[in-house]
Amino acid sequence: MVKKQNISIASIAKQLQVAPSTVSRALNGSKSISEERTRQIKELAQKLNYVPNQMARNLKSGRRNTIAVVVPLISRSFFATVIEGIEDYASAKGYDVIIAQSKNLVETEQRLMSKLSGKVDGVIASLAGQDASHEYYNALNVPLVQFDRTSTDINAVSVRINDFMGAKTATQHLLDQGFRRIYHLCGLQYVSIWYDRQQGYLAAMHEHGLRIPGQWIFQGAPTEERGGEFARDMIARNDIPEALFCSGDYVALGAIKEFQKQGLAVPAIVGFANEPFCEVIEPALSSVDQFGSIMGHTACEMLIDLIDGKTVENKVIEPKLIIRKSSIRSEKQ
Amino acid sequence: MVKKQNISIASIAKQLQVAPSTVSRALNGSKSISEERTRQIKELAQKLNYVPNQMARNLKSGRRNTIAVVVPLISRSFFATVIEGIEDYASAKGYDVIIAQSKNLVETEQRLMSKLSGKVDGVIASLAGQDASHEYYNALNVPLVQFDRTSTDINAVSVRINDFMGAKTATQHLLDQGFRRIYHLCGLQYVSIWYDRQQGYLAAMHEHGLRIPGQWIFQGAPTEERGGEFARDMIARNDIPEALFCSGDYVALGAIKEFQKQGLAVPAIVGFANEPFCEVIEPALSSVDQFGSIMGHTACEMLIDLIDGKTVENKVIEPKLIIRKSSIRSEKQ
DNA sequence: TATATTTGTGCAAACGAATGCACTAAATCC
DNA sequence: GGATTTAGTGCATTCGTTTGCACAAATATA
Repeated sequence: MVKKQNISIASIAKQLQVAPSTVSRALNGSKSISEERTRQIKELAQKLNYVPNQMARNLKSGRRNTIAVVVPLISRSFFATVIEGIEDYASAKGYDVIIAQSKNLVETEQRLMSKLSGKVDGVIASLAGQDASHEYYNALNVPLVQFDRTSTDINAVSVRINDFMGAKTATQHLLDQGFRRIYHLCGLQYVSIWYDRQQGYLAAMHEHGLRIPGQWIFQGAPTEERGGEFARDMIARNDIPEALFCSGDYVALGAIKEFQKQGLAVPAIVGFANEPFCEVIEPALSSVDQFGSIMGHTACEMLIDLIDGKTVENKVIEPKLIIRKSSIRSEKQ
Repeated sequence: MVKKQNISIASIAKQLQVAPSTVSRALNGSKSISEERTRQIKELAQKLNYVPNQMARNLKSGRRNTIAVVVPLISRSFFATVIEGIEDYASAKGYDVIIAQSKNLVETEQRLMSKLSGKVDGVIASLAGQDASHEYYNALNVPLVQFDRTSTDINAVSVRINDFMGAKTATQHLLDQGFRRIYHLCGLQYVSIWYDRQQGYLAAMHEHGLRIPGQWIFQGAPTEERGGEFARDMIARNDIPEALFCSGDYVALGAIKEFQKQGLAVPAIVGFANEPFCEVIEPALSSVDQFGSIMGHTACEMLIDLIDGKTVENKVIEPKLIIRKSSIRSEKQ
């Protein structure tokens, strides 16, 4: 079964009593082969269902026309979207895409990278461990582009979201709707994305000449559960804002649910990440889209440039605020 | 930059004044090489950061240790989950996974398949067009496993969900909760999955000795919009069921939103597919999980068996009902 | 001591396709 | 009609590894 002798250029050549080189040239449309021969050869190749062996072809050319993507978990919506963007761009450029998941394990990541580097022209990766040493990345003998979770330990270009601007735009939107008492639910500040987002929030508020009392800002892990707690705190101290800007969709979701549970009107609210659930919950949640697909595009473009020997610089993607019912004043009346 | 002369077995051999074959054997741990030499060679390889060229290796061995997955769209939650399952199993078996999206275009699918078949040992695919001719699949010269959307035109094994049982179990669950007037929102019957699900619904109802009037069943495209329309119909004719079994999560979502919009109590409701949004909407939607991850596992296992020359039969995955607030009687009171 | 065996190594031929170079025959030129 | 160009084809090498076979030196056996 598996033994099924695959048809090669050589076998076609033998059947036609010509040299393999002639077949190769004919199939590749070289004009130094007569039309008659070319037609004849292509016909037989078609009939035999000949498929060129990419391994041989790539070995000869030295280019594998394949890149690898390493992510913690494929099924996470954001990563799936990035992968989609990568595949999109890569296939347009004639590259195949190998995917691998690190499961957030540094050792797995390491094993993958070294195995893959003999098989691909370059790697796009979102790093597993946050704090582990990523030295081995530098031993990689093919170009590397990192995205989303990036590390400065690594001697490789990166593509990231402009978290600051995303947050600022979102806050600005709430201000534009006429809200002023806008609170902020955010993550712990030592993680850069949450720091940046808070800075964006503050910048927008300050530009409007608003002073932010400490109790307008709620810090904690940006989970649904925590969002509920934050809301409960506000309700308990009878201090409900006009609007909320949240550094994550889940924390926003938690807050929304808590207000609803207690039978209170939900303040205007904007999340961050634009998870698919944003448009199905009630009210539909405005959120900052991280453009996973574009991020994938960009990362892939950078990688292919690197493969082609060009010099490439770090890129920052401008995220986009998706406005839905949750933050529109008329809807909140 | 790119020219960076890659270290090969030959270059290591030259530096050490030995034959390439010796290096190859040493690196592969052949015991016919003296310990001393082996140590020496491995050391240098390590130092030079040598990575075997998989192209050459695979060309020689005839095995590519790579499979391809072709899906309509990577970012769709179900497909991402299946891919995750495939990657999981494949990597454990030493295979790499190439992904490609057909974008639901038959021509793209065709192009992908023929290009990939020279590069991989086998293909797992969810078909693009439902009705188009899939003849070219049969021309594929590597094993093929189809999943989810399958076609009998194709001479290849498939792995599917037991839609009938999934639907029956879901309906049974509603019956167990004490509901009797259970309506069914379903898709058009010429598509097998929707036919099967309706049959499952009917079977459960019949086993309870219930007769199903025609107006208990609503047929149409299983979209959110259509779900809303169905609910509106019920409300208009003042004929609200105790419970609803829906053949899809989106159609269920549409119905839920419509009831809520009109200020009515939402009947007990169960969806199908277990989309991620099920657990974040209010009420959290009970649904039938299609076990994408297991489906991926299974498909991959079948494919590798095929590659190994074993005979393989079609498989059916038993889906699992995930019970949430939307269908629990006490919660609905 | 001569023969047989083991141990360690090298040589050379694959794998399938691409390609520079050489070669033959026909066509064109002067 | 001989010289030169051109078209069409084949030969042989290359890409990096693996592997069967040969072969030498070292060791064991008779």
